[in-house]
Amino acid sequence: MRQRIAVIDFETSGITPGRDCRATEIGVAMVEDGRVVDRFQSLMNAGVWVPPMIEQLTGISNAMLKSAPPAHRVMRDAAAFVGETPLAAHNASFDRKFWDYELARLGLARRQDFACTLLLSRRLLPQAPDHKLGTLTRWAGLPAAGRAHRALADAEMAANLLSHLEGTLQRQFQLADIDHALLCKLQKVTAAKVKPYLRELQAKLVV
DNA sequence: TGCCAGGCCCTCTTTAGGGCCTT
Repeated sequence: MRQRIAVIDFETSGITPGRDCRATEIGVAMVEDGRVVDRFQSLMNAGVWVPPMIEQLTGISNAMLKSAPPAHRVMRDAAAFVGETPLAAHNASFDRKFWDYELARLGLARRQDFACTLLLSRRLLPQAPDHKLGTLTRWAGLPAAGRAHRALADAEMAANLLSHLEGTLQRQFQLADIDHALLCKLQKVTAAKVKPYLRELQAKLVV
């Protein structure tokens, strides 16, 4: 895919954004032509407490966040880095709500859609043992990008997965011009109907 | 008072329930 896509990943202090639950780290992997061509990463201090279970999961401690730059400054920089670039994430419904919440605190609003590598892999890689980002990375033989559950490493793994999914579409359905809009359309087609949909699309392009 | 996600997918479904996935 020649088009640039910004693949983002948040580490957070919990599941639902709000007063007590905020982003603690953001990673952005800018992918183009199947390669990561640019990166953004920063811890951010939003003044929230990270529970021990999440400290252990991510390796991001409360002590690390004390010296991190403030969340509003990091998010402003991240928003400038992404600009109008189309977005993607693994389980995008999760990252989208934190992206929207953190931007809203700055008086900013998202204008582009999110493609979701979880929804796409459920449709295009049904034979995978499960659809966790780490499992898919190992199963597809994609490069490990660093410590799992850190924002940039996970963003790069999701970027690699996105390129792998694109390759699957090209090989199995001879679709050459895959863009972000097609991915967003594809993830809305139900899993059961995605293959007939792609064959129909392929036939239209061949004729 | 106490508790607190939510969207997607599958099936022993659709007047529902449980598992997956993210931190």
